[in-house]
Amino acid sequence: MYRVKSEGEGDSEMMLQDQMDSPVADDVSSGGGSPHPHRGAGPPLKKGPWTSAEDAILVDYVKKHGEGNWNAVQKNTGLFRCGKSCRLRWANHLRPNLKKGAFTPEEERLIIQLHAKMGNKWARMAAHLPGRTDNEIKNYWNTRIKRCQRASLPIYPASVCNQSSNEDQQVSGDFNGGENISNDLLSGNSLYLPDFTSDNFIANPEALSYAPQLSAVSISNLLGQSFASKNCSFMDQVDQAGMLKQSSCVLPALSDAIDGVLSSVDQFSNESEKLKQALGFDYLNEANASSKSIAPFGVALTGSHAFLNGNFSASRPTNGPLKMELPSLQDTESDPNSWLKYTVAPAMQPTELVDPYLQSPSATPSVKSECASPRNSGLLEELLHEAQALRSGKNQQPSVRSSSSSAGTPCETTTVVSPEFDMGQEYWEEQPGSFLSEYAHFSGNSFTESTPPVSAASPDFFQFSKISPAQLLEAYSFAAQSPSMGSGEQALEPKHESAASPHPENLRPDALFSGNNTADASIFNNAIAMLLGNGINAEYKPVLGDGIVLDSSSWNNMPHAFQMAEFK
DNA sequence: AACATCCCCAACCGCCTGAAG
DNA sequence: CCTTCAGGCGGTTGGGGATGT
Repeated sequence: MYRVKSEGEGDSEMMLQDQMDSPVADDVSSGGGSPHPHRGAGPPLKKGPWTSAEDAILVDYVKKHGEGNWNAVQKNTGLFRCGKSCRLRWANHLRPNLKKGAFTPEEERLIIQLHAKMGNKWARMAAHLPGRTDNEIKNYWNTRIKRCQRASLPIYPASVCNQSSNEDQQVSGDFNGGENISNDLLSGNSLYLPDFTSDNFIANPEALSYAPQLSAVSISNLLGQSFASKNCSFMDQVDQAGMLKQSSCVLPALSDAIDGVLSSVDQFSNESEKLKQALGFDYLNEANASSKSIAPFGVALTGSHAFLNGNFSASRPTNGPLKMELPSLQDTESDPNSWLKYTVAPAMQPTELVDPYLQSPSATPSVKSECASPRNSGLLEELLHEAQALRSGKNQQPSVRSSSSSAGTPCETTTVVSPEFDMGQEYWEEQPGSFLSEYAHFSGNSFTESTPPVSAASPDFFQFSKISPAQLLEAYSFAAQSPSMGSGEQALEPKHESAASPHPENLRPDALFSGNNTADASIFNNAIAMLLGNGINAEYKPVLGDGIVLDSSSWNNMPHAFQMAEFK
């Protein structure tokens, strides 16, 4: 950050005169390039850490002139800092009533809750934390993410989930005309859709009966999100975020209600084996031979990025568990750039909801219960405590990935991990040195963060009136034919004997468009843009059942207009 | 003690948005 | 309507302290 340390830095005795006489202490950084976009020619601006003298100047200036007009600071004070830098310094360090020091457990909890609702909306989160800056919160969260990753901890502790869940329940109550919803359904402990698998999603009306009980916020978050999200609230924190950002265009959902689209898609995926191989599902099938349905990693990722990855079939409810993936419990009202994630539990499991990324690897309820985390401790400590439980539980019942009571799902963001997904996940985790081995449990999230819950919306959730099968095919073929990602044929028929391809990561759908090859992401973005018929961020209007066209504002109101019971 | 690695966080960067001309 | 500017936001960087070997 500080390419050249400024002279006198850190020296509180540094005199203003020093600065004035040699304002370009940071000659390298400030000299090269444009110091600031808003500045034209002029004396190079200083960069790097602020000195106490500079702080004093800035504070004095603000006292006299108030905040704002930051570019005038330099003119009026001779401070060789750009207005932007001044503003940041003031906002983050100099302004009064700033709280310094570590976050309190309460603050930590609030941050987590807020993040669950807002995603990476640091400024908005900071508004809820008096005295704290967005930068602080952001740094805290990034640190937390890393810690959780290392410890294989859920990002959202159970306590937060439960609380959010309760809040959500209230909304849901309103959503349901004031009728309270069972805690069993909405609590972080047990929000699940019993016996609700993709296989029986349609066939089992009872399963659908649960749908309306999903909280309004959950649904709204599921649906009321912008489809152009560059805010991968969580996964931006991990290394693969880059590829997600590349794929800034996301689809909220794919409805196989558009039979034409899906049938067209099936022309790819129905060459199923080929495609699955291409998308890296093959080995997952092998790993999970006992599973009747193919729920490869990609299916676990279903939703959104499944589509992004070209795995259109993933949106089909008939293959693998239906999953509604939503990133964080983003604020539907104001945060259109996020996604909640939902997954429907497979019938064979108690169908607890587990978010593959919200929830750390594996744990059994029993184990968890034995390791109740201390609620009075800080959240990180709590998480650490949970980590121990999770790890011990993993050894005992590696195949069971049920969410524990603390099954860290931010309430409405709960996700059910299918056994199939587990298999896939475990596969990744077993790959030494594999990127996914470490982040396997995040991977699902990683995409859902930036991509919409396609499969979640499964069958009759949406219709993309603007997407024709031809467009879909075109988009797919466009991406598939990208030179950077290899020919379409290669994509469909990965050469396993190749030294480069055999690795699962190379076969993963998302790998085709991102991660190792950032150029692919843009290509796919283009494809998506093409598919949408507009720019990547172009608004498109999904159509609900009766031809109700949803504009962007409509999405935000989805929870009220959206009755899952109607999706049958 | 020396070195390597990890981690925190202040600051920068690029992008976006809204206001003003 | 277009351009410019200022402010704001989120992501990233990298210095330096802490910790581990």
